[in-house]
Amino acid sequence: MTLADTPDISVHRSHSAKRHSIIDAAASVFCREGFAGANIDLIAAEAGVSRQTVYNHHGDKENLLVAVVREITERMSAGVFETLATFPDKPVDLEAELVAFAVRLNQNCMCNRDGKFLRKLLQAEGSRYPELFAGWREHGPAKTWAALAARFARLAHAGWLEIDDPDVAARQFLALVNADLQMAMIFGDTLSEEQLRQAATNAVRTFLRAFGKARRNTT
Amino acid sequence: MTLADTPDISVHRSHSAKRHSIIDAAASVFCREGFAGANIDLIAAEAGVSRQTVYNHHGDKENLLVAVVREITERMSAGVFETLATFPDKPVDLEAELVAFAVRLNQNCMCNRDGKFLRKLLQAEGSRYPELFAGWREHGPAKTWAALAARFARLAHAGWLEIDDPDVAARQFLALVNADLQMAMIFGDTLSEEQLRQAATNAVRTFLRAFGKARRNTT
DNA sequence: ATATTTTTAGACAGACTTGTCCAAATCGTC
DNA sequence: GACGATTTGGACAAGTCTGTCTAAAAATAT
Repeated sequence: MTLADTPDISVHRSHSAKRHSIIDAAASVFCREGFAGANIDLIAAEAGVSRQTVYNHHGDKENLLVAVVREITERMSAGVFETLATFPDKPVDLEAELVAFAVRLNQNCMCNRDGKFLRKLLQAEGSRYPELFAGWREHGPAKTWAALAARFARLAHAGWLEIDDPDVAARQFLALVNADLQMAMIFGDTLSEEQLRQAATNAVRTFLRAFGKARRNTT
Repeated sequence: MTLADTPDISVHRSHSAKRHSIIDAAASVFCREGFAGANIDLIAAEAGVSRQTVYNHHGDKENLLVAVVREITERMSAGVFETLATFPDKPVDLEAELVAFAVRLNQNCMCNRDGKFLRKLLQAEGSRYPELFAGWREHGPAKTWAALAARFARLAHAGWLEIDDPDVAARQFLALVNADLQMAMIFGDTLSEEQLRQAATNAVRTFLRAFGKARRNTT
Protein backbone atom coordinates (compact mmCIF):
# COMPACT_ATOMS: atom_id res chain seq x y z
CA MET A 1 0.00 0.00 0.00
CA THR A 2 1.73 3.13 -1.18
CA LEU A 3 1.27 6.57 0.23
CA ALA A 4 -1.61 7.92 -1.82
CA ASP A 5 -3.47 4.68 -2.02
CA THR A 6 -6.59 5.43 -0.06
CA PRO A 7 -9.13 4.04 -2.52
CA ASP A 8 -11.97 6.44 -1.75
CA ILE A 9 -9.72 9.35 -2.48
CA SER A 10 -7.61 8.08 -5.33
CA VAL A 11 -10.72 6.97 -7.20
CA HIS A 12 -12.27 10.35 -6.96
CA ARG A 13 -9.19 12.46 -7.22
CA SER A 14 -9.29 13.23 -10.90
CA HIS A 15 -13.05 13.12 -10.70
CA SER A 16 -13.27 15.87 -8.10
CA ALA A 17 -10.39 17.72 -9.67
CA LYS A 18 -12.37 17.91 -12.90
CA ARG A 19 -15.43 18.88 -10.91
CA HIS A 20 -13.56 21.82 -9.48
CA SER A 21 -12.07 22.84 -12.74
CA ILE A 22 -15.53 22.79 -14.31
CA ILE A 23 -16.99 24.93 -11.55
CA ASP A 24 -14.15 27.41 -11.83
CA ALA A 25 -14.50 27.70 -15.56
CA ALA A 26 -18.27 27.99 -15.28
CA ALA A 27 -17.93 30.75 -12.72
CA SER A 28 -15.62 32.64 -15.01
CA VAL A 29 -17.85 32.27 -18.06
CA PHE A 30 -21.12 32.96 -16.24
CA CYS A 31 -19.54 36.07 -14.80
CA ARG A 32 -18.21 37.23 -18.14
CA GLU A 33 -21.17 36.37 -20.37
CA GLY A 34 -24.14 36.13 -18.05
CA PHE A 35 -26.27 33.03 -17.68
CA ALA A 36 -28.10 33.31 -20.99
CA GLY A 37 -24.94 34.22 -22.85
CA ALA A 38 -22.82 31.50 -21.31
CA ASN A 39 -21.91 28.71 -23.68
CA ILE A 40 -21.42 25.21 -22.35
CA ASP A 41 -18.90 24.37 -25.05
CA LEU A 42 -16.86 27.35 -23.94
CA ILE A 43 -17.08 26.31 -20.31
CA ALA A 44 -15.95 22.80 -21.20
CA ALA A 45 -13.06 24.11 -23.29
CA GLU A 46 -12.01 26.52 -20.56
CA ALA A 47 -12.11 23.70 -18.03
CA GLY A 48 -10.05 21.46 -20.31
CA VAL A 49 -12.82 18.91 -20.42
CA SER A 50 -15.27 17.53 -22.95
CA ARG A 51 -18.80 18.86 -23.06
CA GLN A 52 -20.20 15.47 -22.14
CA THR A 53 -18.21 15.49 -18.93
CA VAL A 54 -19.84 18.75 -17.92
CA TYR A 55 -23.23 17.16 -18.38
CA ASN A 56 -22.10 14.02 -16.54
CA HIS A 57 -21.10 16.04 -13.50
CA HIS A 58 -23.81 18.65 -13.24
CA GLY A 59 -26.60 17.68 -15.58
CA ASP A 60 -28.41 20.82 -16.53
CA LYS A 61 -27.06 24.28 -17.28
CA GLU A 62 -29.32 25.59 -14.54
CA ASN A 63 -28.02 22.90 -12.24
CA LEU A 64 -24.49 23.98 -13.02
CA LEU A 65 -25.37 27.51 -12.02
CA VAL A 66 -26.70 26.22 -8.72
CA ALA A 67 -23.51 24.28 -8.04
CA VAL A 68 -21.36 27.27 -8.93
CA VAL A 69 -23.25 29.68 -6.72
CA ARG A 70 -23.20 27.25 -3.83
CA GLU A 71 -19.46 26.74 -4.17
CA ILE A 72 -18.54 30.38 -4.47
CA THR A 73 -20.86 31.41 -1.67
CA GLU A 74 -19.24 28.91 0.66
CA ARG A 75 -15.75 29.98 -0.33
CA MET A 76 -16.57 33.62 0.16
CA SER A 77 -18.27 33.04 3.47
CA ALA A 78 -15.19 31.24 4.72
CA GLY A 79 -13.01 34.14 3.61
CA VAL A 80 -15.22 36.65 5.36
CA PHE A 81 -15.14 34.91 8.69
CA GLU A 82 -11.44 34.26 8.42
CA THR A 83 -10.94 37.98 7.94
CA LEU A 84 -13.42 38.90 10.65
CA ALA A 85 -11.26 36.94 13.08
CA THR A 86 -8.52 39.52 12.52
CA PHE A 87 -10.69 42.37 13.78
CA PRO A 88 -8.77 44.55 16.24
CA ASP A 89 -10.38 43.46 19.50
CA LYS A 90 -7.68 44.95 21.72
CA PRO A 91 -6.38 47.82 19.65
CA VAL A 92 -3.38 49.93 20.45
CA ASP A 93 -3.71 52.35 17.56
CA LEU A 94 -7.39 51.93 16.69
CA GLU A 95 -7.35 54.03 13.52
CA ALA A 96 -4.39 52.24 11.96
CA GLU A 97 -5.71 48.83 12.89
CA LEU A 98 -9.17 49.53 11.52
CA VAL A 99 -7.63 50.72 8.28
CA ALA A 100 -5.60 47.54 8.00
CA PHE A 101 -8.68 45.48 8.77
CA ALA A 102 -10.71 47.27 6.10
CA VAL A 103 -7.98 46.68 3.54
CA ARG A 104 -7.90 42.99 4.39
CA LEU A 105 -11.68 42.78 4.13
CA ASN A 106 -11.66 44.30 0.68
CA GLN A 107 -8.70 42.32 -0.60
CA ASN A 108 -9.83 38.94 0.69
CA CYS A 109 -13.57 39.21 0.28
CA MET A 110 -15.30 42.09 -1.41
CA CYS A 111 -12.92 42.83 -4.26
CA ASN A 112 -11.53 39.45 -5.23
CA ARG A 113 -12.76 37.18 -7.99
CA ASP A 114 -15.42 35.50 -5.88
CA GLY A 115 -16.84 38.74 -4.59
CA LYS A 116 -17.07 40.20 -8.05
CA PHE A 117 -18.69 37.06 -9.35
CA LEU A 118 -21.36 36.92 -6.68
CA ARG A 119 -22.15 40.62 -6.95
CA LYS A 120 -22.52 40.43 -10.69
CA LEU A 121 -24.51 37.24 -10.79
CA LEU A 122 -26.78 38.28 -7.95
CA GLN A 123 -27.69 41.49 -9.64
CA ALA A 124 -28.20 39.80 -12.98
CA GLU A 125 -30.09 36.68 -11.97
CA GLY A 126 -31.15 37.29 -8.38
CA SER A 127 -34.73 38.06 -9.23
CA ARG A 128 -34.99 35.15 -11.67
CA TYR A 129 -33.80 32.51 -9.18
CA PRO A 130 -34.81 33.93 -5.82
CA GLU A 131 -34.68 30.58 -4.03
CA LEU A 132 -31.08 30.15 -5.13
CA PHE A 133 -29.90 33.36 -3.56
CA ALA A 134 -32.28 33.44 -0.62
CA GLY A 135 -29.81 31.37 1.37
CA TRP A 136 -26.96 33.68 0.53
CA ARG A 137 -29.04 36.65 1.42
CA GLU A 138 -29.19 35.74 5.09
CA HIS A 139 -26.13 33.54 5.40
CA GLY A 140 -23.97 36.06 3.61
CA PRO A 141 -24.33 39.73 4.44
CA ALA A 142 -26.73 39.35 7.36
CA LYS A 143 -24.31 37.17 9.28
CA THR A 144 -21.39 39.34 8.28
CA TRP A 145 -23.18 42.41 9.53
CA ALA A 146 -24.17 40.76 12.76
CA ALA A 147 -20.64 39.53 13.42
CA LEU A 148 -19.13 42.90 12.64
CA ALA A 149 -21.77 44.62 14.77
CA ALA A 150 -20.81 42.42 17.70
CA ARG A 151 -17.17 43.44 17.32
CA PHE A 152 -18.06 47.12 17.26
CA ALA A 153 -20.34 46.68 20.25
CA ARG A 154 -17.45 45.19 22.18
CA LEU A 155 -15.19 48.07 21.20
CA ALA A 156 -17.89 50.45 22.33
CA HIS A 157 -18.26 48.61 25.62
CA ALA A 158 -14.51 48.80 26.12
CA GLY A 159 -14.73 52.55 25.76
CA TRP A 160 -13.21 52.97 22.33
CA LEU A 161 -16.36 53.93 20.48
CA GLU A 162 -19.66 55.60 21.13
CA ILE A 163 -22.32 53.70 19.23
CA ASP A 164 -26.11 53.79 19.55
CA ASP A 165 -26.98 50.96 17.18
CA PRO A 166 -24.10 48.58 16.40
CA ASP A 167 -25.95 47.08 13.43
CA VAL A 168 -26.29 50.44 11.75
CA ALA A 169 -22.69 51.26 12.56
CA ALA A 170 -21.49 48.00 11.00
CA ARG A 171 -23.44 48.60 7.80
CA GLN A 172 -22.19 52.15 7.62
CA PHE A 173 -18.61 51.04 8.15
CA LEU A 174 -18.87 48.72 5.18
CA ALA A 175 -20.63 51.36 3.12
CA LEU A 176 -17.90 53.90 3.85
CA VAL A 177 -15.18 51.43 3.02
CA ASN A 178 -16.76 50.85 -0.37
CA ALA A 179 -17.63 54.47 -1.05
CA ASP A 180 -14.59 55.14 -3.23
CA LEU A 181 -14.59 51.74 -4.89
CA GLN A 182 -18.12 51.41 -6.26
CA MET A 183 -17.33 52.85 -9.64
CA ALA A 184 -14.20 50.83 -10.22
CA MET A 185 -15.87 47.64 -9.09
CA ILE A 186 -18.87 48.05 -11.35
CA PHE A 187 -16.54 48.23 -14.32
CA GLY A 188 -14.59 45.23 -13.13
CA ASP A 189 -11.32 47.13 -12.85
CA THR A 190 -8.70 45.56 -10.67
CA LEU A 191 -7.88 47.81 -7.78
CA SER A 192 -4.35 48.55 -6.71
CA GLU A 193 -3.50 48.09 -3.07
CA GLU A 194 -2.81 51.80 -2.97
CA GLN A 195 -6.42 52.52 -3.96
CA LEU A 196 -7.73 50.11 -1.35
CA ARG A 197 -5.56 51.70 1.32
CA GLN A 198 -6.64 55.21 0.38
CA ALA A 199 -10.32 54.22 0.42
CA ALA A 200 -9.94 52.51 3.78
CA THR A 201 -8.12 55.51 5.22
CA ASN A 202 -10.85 57.92 4.16
CA ALA A 203 -13.53 55.59 5.45
CA VAL A 204 -11.99 55.00 8.85
CA ARG A 205 -11.25 58.65 9.38
CA THR A 206 -14.91 59.53 8.84
CA PHE A 207 -16.10 56.53 10.82
CA LEU A 208 -14.02 57.57 13.80
CA ARG A 209 -15.10 61.19 13.50
CA ALA A 210 -18.65 59.92 13.85
CA PHE A 211 -18.20 57.15 16.39
CA GLY A 212 -14.78 57.63 17.97
CA LYS A 213 -14.78 58.59 21.63
CA ALA A 214 -11.48 60.42 21.87
CA ARG A 215 -12.41 63.43 19.78
CA ARG A 216 -9.48 65.00 18.06
CA ASN A 217 -8.83 68.62 18.95
CA THR A 218 -10.32 70.56 16.07
CA THR A 219 -7.42 72.93 15.87
CA MET B 1 -54.66 75.93 -39.69
CA THR B 2 -55.80 74.38 -36.46
CA LEU B 3 -53.91 74.38 -33.22
CA ALA B 4 -51.87 71.21 -33.45
CA ASP B 5 -51.15 71.44 -37.10
CA THR B 6 -47.42 71.85 -37.15
CA PRO B 7 -46.62 69.34 -39.87
CA ASP B 8 -43.19 68.35 -38.62
CA ILE B 9 -44.64 67.33 -35.31
CA SER B 10 -47.94 65.79 -36.28
CA VAL B 11 -46.27 63.68 -38.93
CA HIS B 12 -43.76 62.28 -36.50
CA ARG B 13 -45.98 62.09 -33.45
CA SER B 14 -46.96 58.48 -33.70
CA HIS B 15 -43.52 57.77 -35.10
CA SER B 16 -41.71 59.14 -32.08
CA ALA B 17 -44.34 57.77 -29.76
CA LYS B 18 -43.56 54.31 -31.06
CA ARG B 19 -39.88 55.07 -30.79
CA HIS B 20 -40.31 55.86 -27.13
CA SER B 21 -42.48 52.88 -26.46
CA ILE B 22 -39.90 50.65 -28.08
CA ILE B 23 -37.10 52.08 -25.99
CA ASP B 24 -39.12 51.70 -22.83
CA ALA B 25 -39.98 48.10 -23.59
CA ALA B 26 -36.40 47.37 -24.56
CA ALA B 27 -35.15 48.87 -21.32
CA SER B 28 -37.54 46.69 -19.36
CA VAL B 29 -36.62 43.51 -21.21
CA PHE B 30 -32.86 44.16 -21.27
CA CYS B 31 -33.04 44.80 -17.55
CA ARG B 32 -35.05 41.66 -16.83
CA GLU B 33 -33.32 39.22 -19.19
CA GLY B 34 -29.92 40.71 -19.84
CA PHE B 35 -28.65 41.58 -23.29
CA ALA B 36 -28.01 38.04 -24.47
CA GLY B 37 -31.28 36.78 -23.04
CA ALA B 38 -33.39 39.63 -24.39
CA ASN B 39 -35.68 38.61 -27.21
CA ILE B 40 -36.58 41.11 -29.88
CA ASP B 41 -39.99 39.54 -30.42
CA LEU B 42 -40.69 40.04 -26.75
CA ILE B 43 -39.55 43.64 -26.87
CA ALA B 44 -41.78 44.26 -29.87
CA ALA B 45 -44.75 42.62 -28.19
CA GLU B 46 -44.18 44.55 -24.98
CA ALA B 47 -43.97 47.77 -26.96
CA GLY B 48 -47.16 46.93 -28.81
CA VAL B 49 -45.35 47.03 -32.13
CA SER B 50 -44.33 44.60 -34.82
CA ARG B 51 -40.81 43.24 -34.88
CA GLN B 52 -40.14 44.87 -38.21
CA THR B 53 -40.88 48.27 -36.71
CA VAL B 54 -38.22 47.70 -34.10
CA TYR B 55 -35.69 47.01 -36.83
CA ASN B 56 -36.92 50.00 -38.83
CA HIS B 57 -36.30 52.32 -35.92
CA HIS B 58 -33.08 51.05 -34.43
CA GLY B 59 -31.58 48.57 -36.82
CA ASP B 60 -29.43 46.21 -34.84
CA LYS B 61 -30.00 44.69 -31.44
CA GLU B 62 -26.72 46.20 -30.35
CA ASN B 63 -27.83 49.51 -31.79
CA LEU B 64 -31.01 49.28 -29.79
CA LEU B 65 -28.98 48.80 -26.64
CA VAL B 66 -26.99 51.92 -27.47
CA ALA B 67 -30.16 53.94 -27.97
CA VAL B 68 -31.66 52.66 -24.75
CA VAL B 69 -28.59 53.41 -22.66
CA ARG B 70 -28.30 56.88 -24.16
CA GLU B 71 -31.94 57.65 -23.44
CA ILE B 72 -31.96 56.34 -19.89
CA THR B 73 -28.66 58.00 -19.07
CA GLU B 74 -29.99 61.34 -20.23
CA ARG B 75 -33.24 60.95 -18.31
CA MET B 76 -31.40 59.97 -15.17
CA SER B 77 -28.91 62.77 -15.47
CA ALA B 78 -31.76 65.26 -15.77
CA GLY B 79 -33.40 63.82 -12.67
CA VAL B 80 -30.20 64.04 -10.69
CA PHE B 81 -29.61 67.68 -11.45
CA GLU B 82 -33.22 68.53 -10.87
CA THR B 83 -32.93 66.99 -7.45
CA LEU B 84 -29.54 68.56 -6.78
CA ALA B 85 -31.22 71.92 -7.25
CA THR B 86 -33.26 71.24 -4.13
CA PHE B 87 -30.17 70.90 -1.96
CA PRO B 88 -30.57 72.90 1.28
CA ASP B 89 -28.30 75.84 0.53
CA LYS B 90 -29.65 78.00 3.30
CA PRO B 91 -30.83 75.49 5.86
CA VAL B 92 -32.81 76.25 8.98
CA ASP B 93 -32.88 72.73 10.36
CA LEU B 94 -29.91 71.18 8.55
CA GLU B 95 -30.48 67.62 9.71
CA ALA B 96 -34.13 67.49 8.68
CA GLU B 97 -33.43 69.15 5.36
CA LEU B 98 -30.56 66.84 4.54
CA VAL B 99 -32.77 63.85 5.33
CA ALA B 100 -35.48 65.14 3.04
CA PHE B 101 -32.90 65.77 0.34
CA ALA B 102 -31.52 62.27 0.65
CA VAL B 103 -34.99 60.79 0.40
CA ARG B 104 -35.67 62.81 -2.74
CA LEU B 105 -32.37 61.73 -4.25
CA ASN B 106 -33.16 58.09 -3.71
CA GLN B 107 -36.75 58.29 -4.85
CA ASN B 108 -36.10 60.31 -7.98
CA CYS B 109 -32.76 58.95 -9.06
CA MET B 110 -31.03 56.03 -7.43
CA CYS B 111 -33.96 53.76 -6.63
CA ASN B 112 -36.36 54.31 -9.50
CA ARG B 113 -36.70 52.26 -12.63
CA ASP B 114 -34.00 54.10 -14.54
CA GLY B 115 -31.50 53.87 -11.73
CA LYS B 116 -32.05 50.19 -11.33
CA PHE B 117 -31.77 49.66 -15.06
CA LEU B 118 -28.49 51.47 -15.41
CA ARG B 119 -26.96 49.81 -12.38
CA LYS B 120 -27.92 46.38 -13.59
CA LEU B 121 -26.93 46.86 -17.18
CA LEU B 122 -23.67 48.54 -16.30
CA GLN B 123 -22.62 45.70 -14.10
CA ALA B 124 -23.69 43.10 -16.64
CA GLU B 125 -22.36 44.61 -19.86
CA GLY B 126 -20.07 47.41 -18.78
CA SER B 127 -16.91 45.50 -19.49
CA ARG B 128 -18.21 44.20 -22.81
CA TYR B 129 -19.13 47.63 -24.22
CA PRO B 130 -16.76 49.95 -22.44
CA GLU B 131 -17.08 52.71 -25.01
CA LEU B 132 -20.82 52.76 -24.47
CA PHE B 133 -20.59 53.46 -20.79
CA ALA B 134 -17.42 55.48 -20.78
CA GLY B 135 -19.48 58.61 -21.32
CA TRP B 136 -21.80 57.79 -18.48
CA ARG B 137 -18.85 57.08 -16.27
CA GLU B 138 -17.73 60.67 -16.22
CA HIS B 139 -20.93 62.45 -17.13
CA GLY B 140 -22.91 60.52 -14.58
CA PRO B 141 -21.43 59.96 -11.14
CA ALA B 142 -18.39 62.14 -11.55
CA LYS B 143 -20.49 65.22 -12.30
CA THR B 144 -22.96 64.31 -9.58
CA TRP B 145 -20.16 63.99 -7.06
CA ALA B 146 -18.61 67.24 -8.12
CA ALA B 147 -21.90 69.11 -7.91
CA LEU B 148 -22.72 67.64 -4.53
CA ALA B 149 -19.20 68.36 -3.32
CA ALA B 150 -19.63 71.99 -4.30
CA ARG B 151 -22.82 72.20 -2.26
CA PHE B 152 -21.15 70.70 0.77
CA ALA B 153 -18.19 73.01 0.35
CA ARG B 154 -20.55 75.97 0.42
CA LEU B 155 -22.25 74.68 3.56
CA ALA B 156 -18.82 74.28 5.12
CA HIS B 157 -17.84 77.78 4.10
CA ALA B 158 -21.06 79.08 5.66
CA GLY B 159 -20.10 77.46 8.90
CA TRP B 160 -22.50 74.54 8.93
CA LEU B 161 -20.00 71.79 8.31
CA GLU B 162 -16.36 71.04 8.91
CA ILE B 163 -14.99 69.30 5.85
CA ASP B 164 -11.44 68.63 4.76
CA ASP B 165 -12.12 67.19 1.34
CA PRO B 166 -15.58 67.97 -0.08
CA ASP B 167 -15.23 65.31 -2.79
CA VAL B 168 -14.68 62.58 -0.25
CA ALA B 169 -17.50 63.93 1.89
CA ALA B 170 -19.89 63.87 -1.06
CA ARG B 171 -19.02 60.29 -1.94
CA GLN B 172 -19.36 59.25 1.66
CA PHE B 173 -22.72 60.98 1.96
CA LEU B 174 -24.04 58.97 -0.97
CA ALA B 175 -22.48 55.78 0.34
CA LEU B 176 -24.09 56.27 3.75
CA VAL B 177 -27.46 56.98 2.20
CA ASN B 178 -27.27 53.71 0.32
CA ALA B 179 -25.83 51.68 3.18
CA ASP B 180 -29.17 50.21 4.26
CA LEU B 181 -30.54 49.82 0.75
CA GLN B 182 -27.83 47.82 -1.03
CA MET B 183 -29.35 44.45 -0.30
CA ALA B 184 -32.88 45.36 -1.25
CA MET B 185 -31.73 47.05 -4.43
CA ILE B 186 -29.65 44.10 -5.59
CA PHE B 187 -32.72 41.91 -5.38
CA GLY B 188 -34.83 44.45 -7.20
CA ASP B 189 -37.25 44.90 -4.32
CA THR B 190 -39.31 48.03 -4.35
CA LEU B 191 -38.55 50.13 -1.34
CA SER B 192 -41.25 51.70 0.78
CA GLU B 193 -40.93 55.39 1.54
CA GLU B 194 -40.62 54.42 5.17
CA GLN B 195 -37.49 52.40 4.40
CA LEU B 196 -36.03 55.26 2.40
CA ARG B 197 -36.73 57.69 5.22
CA GLN B 198 -35.20 55.41 7.83
CA ALA B 199 -32.10 54.87 5.71
CA ALA B 200 -31.72 58.60 5.11
CA THR B 201 -32.17 59.36 8.80
CA ASN B 202 -29.45 56.92 9.82
CA ALA B 203 -27.16 58.22 7.13
CA VAL B 204 -27.58 61.90 7.92
CA ARG B 205 -27.18 61.37 11.64
CA THR B 206 -23.82 59.68 11.10
CA PHE B 207 -22.79 62.19 8.45
CA LEU B 208 -23.45 65.07 10.81
CA ARG B 209 -21.72 63.33 13.68
CA ALA B 210 -18.67 63.20 11.43
CA PHE B 211 -18.89 66.56 9.67
CA GLY B 212 -21.36 68.68 11.65
CA LYS B 213 -19.88 71.71 13.35
CA ALA B 214 -22.34 72.11 16.19
CA ARG B 215 -21.32 69.03 18.11
CA ARG B 216 -24.14 67.63 20.18
CA ASN B 217 -23.39 67.49 23.86
CA THR B 218 -22.42 63.88 24.46
CA THR B 219 -24.48 63.62 27.64
C1' DA C 1 -2.73 -8.12 -18.03
C1' DT C 2 -7.46 -7.68 -17.67
C1' DA C 3 -11.84 -5.75 -16.28
C1' DT C 4 -14.45 -1.68 -15.03
C1' DT C 5 -15.32 2.92 -15.01
C1' DT C 6 -14.72 7.47 -16.77
C1' DT C 7 -13.78 10.43 -20.49
C1' DT C 8 -13.76 11.84 -25.19
C1' DA C 9 -15.03 13.31 -29.93
C1' DG C 10 -18.37 13.77 -32.94
C1' DA C 11 -22.82 13.43 -34.85
C1' DC C 12 -27.48 14.55 -34.13
C1' DA C 13 -32.39 16.39 -33.58
C1' DG C 14 -35.02 19.97 -31.80
C1' DA C 15 -35.64 24.42 -30.55
C1' DC C 16 -34.77 29.18 -30.62
C1' DT C 17 -32.79 33.83 -32.59
C1' DT C 18 -31.55 37.25 -35.50
C1' DG C 19 -32.16 39.93 -39.36
C1' DT C 20 -34.30 40.31 -44.14
C1' DC C 21 -37.91 40.32 -47.55
C1' DC C 22 -42.54 41.19 -49.24
C1' DA C 23 -47.40 41.91 -50.02
C1' DA C 24 -51.31 43.51 -47.58
C1' DA C 25 -53.30 46.66 -44.30
C1' DT C 26 -53.45 50.92 -41.81
C1' DC C 27 -52.86 55.70 -40.92
C1' DG C 28 -52.63 60.67 -41.76
C1' DT C 29 -52.88 64.17 -45.38
C1' DC C 30 -54.57 66.51 -49.43
C1' DG D 1 -62.04 59.48 -51.81
C1' DA D 2 -57.22 58.96 -53.30
C1' DC D 3 -52.32 59.21 -52.33
C1' DG D 4 -47.84 58.29 -49.85
C1' DA D 5 -45.61 56.69 -45.99
C1' DT D 6 -45.51 53.70 -42.21
C1' DT D 7 -46.73 49.54 -40.08
C1' DT D 8 -47.93 44.79 -39.97
C1' DG D 9 -47.86 39.72 -40.06
C1' DG D 10 -45.78 36.05 -41.73
C1' DA D 11 -42.46 33.48 -44.21
C1' DC D 12 -37.68 32.71 -44.64
C1' DA D 13 -32.52 31.42 -44.43
C1' DA D 14 -28.63 31.07 -41.61
C1' DG D 15 -26.79 30.52 -37.53
C1' DT D 16 -26.39 29.10 -32.61
C1' DC D 17 -27.30 26.44 -28.58
C1' DT D 18 -28.82 22.69 -25.57
C1' DG D 19 -29.01 18.15 -24.34
C1' DT D 20 -28.68 13.15 -25.92
C1' DC D 21 -26.50 9.29 -27.97
C1' DT D 22 -22.82 6.29 -29.60
C1' DA D 23 -18.62 3.91 -30.11
C1' DA D 24 -13.80 4.46 -29.30
C1' DA D 25 -10.11 5.78 -26.16
C1' DA D 26 -8.03 6.48 -21.72
C1' DA D 27 -7.48 5.87 -17.04
C1' DT D 28 -7.92 3.17 -12.90
C1' DA D 29 -8.45 -0.92 -9.95
C1' DT D 30 -7.79 -5.76 -9.31
